[in-house]
Amino acid sequence: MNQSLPTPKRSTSAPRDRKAARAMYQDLADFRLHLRRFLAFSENTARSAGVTSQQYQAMLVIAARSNGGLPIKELAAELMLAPNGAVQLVDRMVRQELVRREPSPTDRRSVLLVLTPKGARIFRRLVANHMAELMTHGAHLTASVEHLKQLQATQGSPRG
Amino acid sequence: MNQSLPTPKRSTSAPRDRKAARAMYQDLADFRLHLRRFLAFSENTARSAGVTSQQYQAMLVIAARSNGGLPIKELAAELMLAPNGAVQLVDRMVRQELVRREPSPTDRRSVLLVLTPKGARIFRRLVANHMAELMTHGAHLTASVEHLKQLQATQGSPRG
DNA sequence: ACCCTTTTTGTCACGGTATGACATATGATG
DNA sequence: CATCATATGTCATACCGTGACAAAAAGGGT
Repeated sequence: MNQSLPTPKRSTSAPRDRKAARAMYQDLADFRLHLRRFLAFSENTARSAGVTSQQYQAMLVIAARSNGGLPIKELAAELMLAPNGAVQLVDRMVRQELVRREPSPTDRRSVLLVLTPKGARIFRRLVANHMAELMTHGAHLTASVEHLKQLQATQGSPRG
Repeated sequence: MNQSLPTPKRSTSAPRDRKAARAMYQDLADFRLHLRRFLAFSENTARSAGVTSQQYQAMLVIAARSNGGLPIKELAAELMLAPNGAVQLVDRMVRQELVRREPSPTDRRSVLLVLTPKGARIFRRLVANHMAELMTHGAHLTASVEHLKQLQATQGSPRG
């Protein structure tokens, strides 16, 4: 017989029993599913505007964080890319006339990224699409995180 | 002079003015940043356990949705992959002894996926890690979505 | 039973994108 | 000015998913 005794040891955020474990897996899976759905929406919406999701995110960083031009270094940091990866991303965006490289007035090593009119136009459209999506489906994401928290709370303290 | 007149036309979820637009971009950028952080956490945690984030997610689907084995077709659907993509993902997981292919008792075309003991061990560890992360940083995600909702509400109706 | 279509899995070449190693130019510091 | 750090850029490589196609089995109509 392969051990039928319940294992008594419990560590942080380990499930109480098989049923609780299963519930946790399902909630985590739900969360990731909603995540993938949002990411797929973003990818599809961006592509239908002729760009990739990464390119949309790059434009978002430029629009949100720049004061008249964003250094590639900062773009790389926000997108969690190695600097040379960001360079190539920018290369592709420049080729598509989404952004422009400008020399930095304060540091001649650095280049500042600015949206082109074409880039800004596409960007605003994508922002509207993403806002609409988050307004209608964003609750799924937040709900699944909340659900997870409650589950953790109820099994963290055995009858709160 | 390049147009100094405010554009009067307003469409759904278009920002009221430049300041509101900027705030929206920043909130959207924040949301994506938290998303990338979580995704990077997942990727790093999974890799430190010798698997990829996709492989973790596949195990999550198998653990959460299967009743004694999950068809590749369903895995593909949940992960939003083409079926042949899922096949290759499973190939890699089988090679690493994370899952096992079992013939379906009801359909001889189909293959059922089951976690191996090694896969289950790694999976449980990753679940604990992800739960901990979501408990500590999940609020950032939900908060940024909420923030976006409020911003949309205040500018959707011009004074409460 | 037999065709024909659909479904499920599998194989293979290819493309896009990020990383690692390395190069170049500029800035900063002693 | 010598040296080191920093910002960008180049190139080869690897990973992973898609598209095109194949094979085996199921299902439906006659």
